[in-house]
Amino acid sequence: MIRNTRQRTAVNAVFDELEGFHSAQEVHARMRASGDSIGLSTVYRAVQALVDDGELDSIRTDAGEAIYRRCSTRHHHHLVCRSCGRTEEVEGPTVERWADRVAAEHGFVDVTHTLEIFGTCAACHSAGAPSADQPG
Amino acid sequence: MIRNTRQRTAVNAVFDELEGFHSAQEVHARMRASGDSIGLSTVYRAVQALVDDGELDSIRTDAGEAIYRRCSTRHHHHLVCRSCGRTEEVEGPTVERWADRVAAEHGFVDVTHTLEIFGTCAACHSAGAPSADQPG
DNA sequence: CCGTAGTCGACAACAGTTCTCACATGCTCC
DNA sequence: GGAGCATGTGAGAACTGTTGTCGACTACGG
Repeated sequence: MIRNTRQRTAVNAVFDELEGFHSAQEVHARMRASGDSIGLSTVYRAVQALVDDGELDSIRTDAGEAIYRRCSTRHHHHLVCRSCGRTEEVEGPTVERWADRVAAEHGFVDVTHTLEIFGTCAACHSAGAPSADQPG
Repeated sequence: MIRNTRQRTAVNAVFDELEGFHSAQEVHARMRASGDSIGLSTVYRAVQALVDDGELDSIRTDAGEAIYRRCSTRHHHHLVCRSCGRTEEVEGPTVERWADRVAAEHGFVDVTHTLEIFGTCAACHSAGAPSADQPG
């Protein structure tokens, strides 16, 4: 059974008023700062539960930190600027279909996928270094 | 000055004979197992140097571990069975084009992407658990 | 062969995350 | 509205991947 606790509600509420991606630690610090008493472990648990429920969307930063954001129930992917970290949501029925088809061709079922696109956004490109490494 | 040491050469060589993504720890273990004497720190340093040189491509796993692969290998994606771990390599010009296009539409340059497909392979599906969660 | 500065490697330190476990509390049943 | 109890909480320890430290080592130019 899953209980509806003060802490869980509070973490959920934090993401209501926050835009963009935020780490568990950041959420914890923010809650503490605003007078909410909550443990770090609890924040991690709550956040993971929300991800499991599909309420939050999570990705990993380049530094290995997990960051979360309220996500529309709609499936989408991220276009991340590797310089400033700016993130755009993108949707691609094309990709969804492709992934499902390819998986089906190999006999896979219960298929899901993760896709992240990394690049340098226009602002960073015109502002900053003229070139970047071209991995992959 | 950058020296050409036995260790650096060895790490580089490991990626010559390895396909796909591999973690620094894995490389270290593999080298040790094959009789190479090398420190973990050195592997990390070597791998990062190779990434800086554009010889290796690095991404983060969902678990927060950094994994690396030789850049020159043909770009492809993985279809992973979440039950037995079996991995198939798949290619998709469709996806490549889609990713590039979407990124371009948002003004992003120097675009790369990561894509993993997860599912239950035919063998595991017929043999085992009837259902699985449907994350993200 | 020498000098030296870049490198190595064992280990410590660090950050993010997960685990532990005694205690607290939401839910269900009455 | 309670009693009972499974589930949640939270402080801190433990764990994992990664980076820093620092004395010893060694590749490389001369």
